[in-house]
Amino acid sequence: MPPNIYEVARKAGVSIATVSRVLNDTGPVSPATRERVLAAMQALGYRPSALGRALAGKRREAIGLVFPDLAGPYHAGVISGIEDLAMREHQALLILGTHAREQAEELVRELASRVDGLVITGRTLSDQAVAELWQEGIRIVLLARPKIGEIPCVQSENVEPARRLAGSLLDRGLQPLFLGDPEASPDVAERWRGFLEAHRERGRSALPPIPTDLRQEGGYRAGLALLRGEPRPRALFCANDETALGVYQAAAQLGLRIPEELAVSGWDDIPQAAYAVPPLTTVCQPIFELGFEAGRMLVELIQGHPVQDLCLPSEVVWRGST
Amino acid sequence: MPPNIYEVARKAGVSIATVSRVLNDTGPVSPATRERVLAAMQALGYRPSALGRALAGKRREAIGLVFPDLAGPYHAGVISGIEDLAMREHQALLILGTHAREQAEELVRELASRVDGLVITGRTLSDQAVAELWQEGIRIVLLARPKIGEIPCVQSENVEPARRLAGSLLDRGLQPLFLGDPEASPDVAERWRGFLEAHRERGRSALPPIPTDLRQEGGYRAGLALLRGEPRPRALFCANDETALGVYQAAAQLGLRIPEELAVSGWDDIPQAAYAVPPLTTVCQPIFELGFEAGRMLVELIQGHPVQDLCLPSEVVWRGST
DNA sequence: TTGTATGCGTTATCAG
DNA sequence: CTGATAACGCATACAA
Repeated sequence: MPPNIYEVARKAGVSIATVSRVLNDTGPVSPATRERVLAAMQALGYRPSALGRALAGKRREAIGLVFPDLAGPYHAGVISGIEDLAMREHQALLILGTHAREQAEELVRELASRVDGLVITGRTLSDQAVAELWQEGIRIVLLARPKIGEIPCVQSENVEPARRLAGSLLDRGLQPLFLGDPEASPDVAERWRGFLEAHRERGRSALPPIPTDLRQEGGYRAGLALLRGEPRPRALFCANDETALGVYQAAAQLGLRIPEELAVSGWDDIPQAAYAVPPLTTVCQPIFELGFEAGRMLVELIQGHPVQDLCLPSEVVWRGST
Repeated sequence: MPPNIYEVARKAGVSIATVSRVLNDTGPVSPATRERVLAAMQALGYRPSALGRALAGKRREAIGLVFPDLAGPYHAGVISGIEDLAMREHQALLILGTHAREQAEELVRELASRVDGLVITGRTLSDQAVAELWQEGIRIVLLARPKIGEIPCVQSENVEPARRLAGSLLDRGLQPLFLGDPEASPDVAERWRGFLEAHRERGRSALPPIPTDLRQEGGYRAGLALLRGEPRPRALFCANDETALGVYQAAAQLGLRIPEELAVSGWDDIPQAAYAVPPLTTVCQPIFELGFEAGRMLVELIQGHPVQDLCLPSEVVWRGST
């Protein structure tokens, strides 16, 4: 139904080659014919087919984003960032949640066939599977996961801020408990590492981590159990803000005051963090930029430019909860 | 680089037509040759190209989602829902944020050329632009926006729950103030309508709405201004939960107790709502299902099946904030 | 039951 | 400067 390149060519009295030339500004075209072609395109409301173009050239003009799942403010922020970049670069954005499915690799391959490159995040595919895709020539940028071979990656600081935050709590005479599962994501694993380092530097030993999922309910449940136990912890170092806000709820239910009776810290600095009562001490991570930069790096890669790994700065934001 | 249908055909000693037949299960193939073709595909790791397939047939096997912007838990939830359905139906999912850009219509057309159909939400394109796309044969499902011509739509209840919620506040002797901009989205407009109806039914007049954006900061700012003024409102009916949580923050800062000195209600029932202190009275809207059902309806439409408009139930969830 | 040939909408490589 | 024409990877009438 929509007009194709032949109709434009016919209307302008030229060949499709010429139309293609003015369209992509490739090769010489006399001003006069260029004008006629442009007019014909305008008149017909011609829009080149992304499919035909992709099939002929090798550019799909689309990028893919692979997530473990799409819930929560963190993912939403990253999607926002990469979507922004995609629009600026005139790339379509395809997204896929693997949801710990068995077919994950199959789905990612399917996605890969539709795009010029992939941004792959945290716990989605195994390192081996990712390396395999890369070997096959699929352009990939890793987001918030450790380097695999030569594959470029972008992440934000985890170890150092965690070390500082935990260290600061220790120096105040508190014995923080780590709420989060280092196995859950590479990010959490690094935060746990920084947490450990802070202890080691001070010749102290850390308590084992309390595995929770990264949602508010996980923090709530774990918080309730811990705060009811003996000895009652005086400080909780949560793997992300949602967990910390769950702890807030548990503390409120038990009548414990923050920060007087319980210090709490989170991670991410989601919008809620600043508005919580009391405002949550957390680590501000540039979530939007993470997505944006991963996208930018991927586009560079696709264009054949050299790219460098990127580690965006995160910083501790001290607020009323500690 | 990846093997194509010709290589499979050659390896199996058949024609591409036969390969295509076993691939799509169209037309008769002898068990023996089918077996050989399958083996060849297996051996080569053949994956049909989505592009070639789309260009030849008319199916893109992809659907598009058009949002005003992608921030916040509401959008994230809807995306989750439609992503889930897309995976089940083996459809790729493309997403686009219009961000009130001028080029919006252009971008949507571009997106449309890559997919079999579009889910278009709230304030993205003008009704006229949407109607135009529909006329051109593009399959569309409207999400959270009023009906346009014959275009199928899915939304959740707004007027009735708003009427009940506001009515209940009125019956307790409170004079609620509406926090939100009816112009901001069709949903908010309907909530405002229900709010008005509750007043009319009781022969009372409503105070004019206080326009705020739908983020927490908007609620915080507006809340601060209102709660400092005279006479100080005793009840705030917020257009969504984020706004309400912003009000929480303003109230905390001013030392006002909820619900004793200020009743607050939200909308959406985002995860935070139940865990806020005190738990937020709100209207539970099936956000995930909204996305899921819109996707399902779109797939039905694409397959040529008849579809019916859908209005999902929302219900008031009374909690501690009122 | 299987193969041939054509079309889908572009880009790109040649000749003119 | 311009025009044929061959890919690109697949589906599908039409023949055999």
